Amino acid sequence: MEPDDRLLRQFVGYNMKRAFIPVQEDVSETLATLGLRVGTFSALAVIMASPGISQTQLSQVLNIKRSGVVLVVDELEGMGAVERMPVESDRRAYALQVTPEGRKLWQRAESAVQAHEAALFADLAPEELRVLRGLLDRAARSGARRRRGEKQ
Amino acid sequence: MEPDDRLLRQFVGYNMKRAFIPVQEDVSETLATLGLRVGTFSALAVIMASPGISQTQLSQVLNIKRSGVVLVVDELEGMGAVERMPVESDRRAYALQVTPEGRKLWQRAESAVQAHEAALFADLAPEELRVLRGLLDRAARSGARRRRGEKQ
DNA sequence: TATTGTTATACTCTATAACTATA
DNA sequence: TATAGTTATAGAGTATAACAATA
Repeated sequence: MEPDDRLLRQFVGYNMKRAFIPVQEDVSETLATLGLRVGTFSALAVIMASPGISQTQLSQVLNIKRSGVVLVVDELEGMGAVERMPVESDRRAYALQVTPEGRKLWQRAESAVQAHEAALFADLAPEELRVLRGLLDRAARSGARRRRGEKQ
Repeated sequence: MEPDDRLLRQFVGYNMKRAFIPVQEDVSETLATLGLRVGTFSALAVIMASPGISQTQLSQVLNIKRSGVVLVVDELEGMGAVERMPVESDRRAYALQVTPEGRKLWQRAESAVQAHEAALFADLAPEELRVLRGLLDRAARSGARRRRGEKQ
């Protein structure tokens, strides 16, 4: 009887984690060559897609705490990729914006991660990857709804 | 323009992480009621399926370091769920075994996690969940092979 | 009173490296 | 010399809680 994880394979969550491990390792290494981490890469993507977003909004989209956003934005700002702009109507808040340098950085990072995902998932057909993304999206929505419902 | 993560949704890895977050939260809470963590639950499952497994083998199956296995086995042993048995042929090693109490604990934990996954993924048909598990398995193998290949 | 951003702190998980006892 | 298990320590990522400025 050779050791294995057969009792764990029945769980969808275990398979998610197992599939995610090599992706996370590979993406982390890829982003590191550009001076990014997964957290700063994700934040940059959201600010790209939502110029003027506040840190609190960013924390909600990324599903992390506001205190964590501070560190991520500090890092992006330190790299010259993002700026904290004042908000006229609310002097407590910042409107986050991607600088021209940040745009270039995003494009390089996006291409690099696309290439690395293509290599990582080379055994799956494009059609299968679409199905996988779709099912993961449905699973994420289902799980999030269930979790929200429980708390109420 | 309301803030969103649309630039991240293109990546399979991001969707994996997003789907995994509610699962991990829910499973952690579920297991906590039984005195287990995800790490001890996973180890218990592997030792259940592979009686006599060594700590080094367990570290390989769970994809963690031997130093981490020590803490997990300490915890399971402290709960009376697992025993470190001497190995006749090698006095450095232990043969890990699940106790009768550990078996009962596993069965309760397995049922609890099955029930919580069913609730979490209620929006997906059983057929879809099978497809999802299958695609995640293929993605995990593809990613792991690619990562191994790179290192050589 | 509530909210935005901030800071300091703590916790969890895991990795690294040095050690021991055996092989 | 190499390996199994152990220990101590450190790092990454994130959470909590208290705070100042502003609403």
